Amino acid sequence: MTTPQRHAARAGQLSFAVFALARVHRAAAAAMLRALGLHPGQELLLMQLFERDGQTQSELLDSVGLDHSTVSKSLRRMQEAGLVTRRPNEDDRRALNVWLTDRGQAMREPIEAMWATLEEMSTRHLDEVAIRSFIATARTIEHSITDNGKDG
Amino acid sequence: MTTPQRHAARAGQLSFAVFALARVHRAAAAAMLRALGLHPGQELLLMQLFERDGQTQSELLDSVGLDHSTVSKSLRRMQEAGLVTRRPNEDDRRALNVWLTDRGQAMREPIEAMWATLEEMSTRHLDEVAIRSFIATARTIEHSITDNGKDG
DNA sequence: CACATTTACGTGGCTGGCAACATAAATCGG
DNA sequence: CCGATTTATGTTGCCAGCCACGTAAATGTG
Repeated sequence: MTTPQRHAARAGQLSFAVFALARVHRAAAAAMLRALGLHPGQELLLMQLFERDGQTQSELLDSVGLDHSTVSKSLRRMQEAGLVTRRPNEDDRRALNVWLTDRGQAMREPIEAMWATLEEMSTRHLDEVAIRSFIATARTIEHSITDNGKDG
Repeated sequence: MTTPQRHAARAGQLSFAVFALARVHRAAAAAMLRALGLHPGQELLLMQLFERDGQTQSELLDSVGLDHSTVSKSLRRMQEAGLVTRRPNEDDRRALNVWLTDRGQAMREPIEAMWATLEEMSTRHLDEVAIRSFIATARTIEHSITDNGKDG
């Protein structure tokens, strides 16, 4: 009774909503990051290093889920900006360990404050129930898309 | 008793969820668009033209919410790809009206099919209530961010 | 009518991001 | 121990996207 087009018949409202939200959310983050002298995406790499300094690029890109070339270029620019340093791993000479500089370490609180502000901006008209429900659904959708083709 | 940091204390879970969902969702769309010979974002412009052909670039960028330079360059590439044509408006010689070519018109059904597939991929584990709730919350968040600074 | 302002676009520069190709090092197999 | 494969990274090329700057045309103003 429920055809495969049951949901699609809504003309992609959910996908439009995801696009629109992502665009506005990203723009807000970009505006605040610019005040910190960072570019979008760089704060995610820094936050991974705040969690655990000295990770290899491979570990970092597993965490953030980006292409290795994207991470490579971003880290090079961040190195040129004096935020991180990269040194070859002694045991595995293919790998590069990425370390925060003092300047990189100093970004921790500003980034956390920016992130808190972004979260507050996003959630100020929502209650806890709505927030939890939204996050849960977002993760369900994410996994639905990711696992597509692997199962039915 | 509820401090301003009440929500932020959740360490940006919602913002992370938005980032992660947007990335996966965009990647899925990009993969399907590539099969159509389109680049991400171009389908949004085409869909606006399907709704109403012959819009000016200004009208298009109001609809999609991108920077005018982004739209200008995308349309130029789409023109080079034979999807659209642009002609100066007769009444206002600053403005360019954008028209679908036959090749652009022919993209309508493939794009709608792609969009339906994306929507189906996203919603297959959700019921109608969850979908509507998610869309409503997404719009609330979007407006929260957009209106930030204009009100309290 | 002259001048300032606004509007509609274009371009250059920079970054994010993915695909494709290339390379060096580590690992696996016989 | 040697060749094949996998892994970690770099590089190039292309497009999306924003900002900053510039230009032409329409509009507003005294």
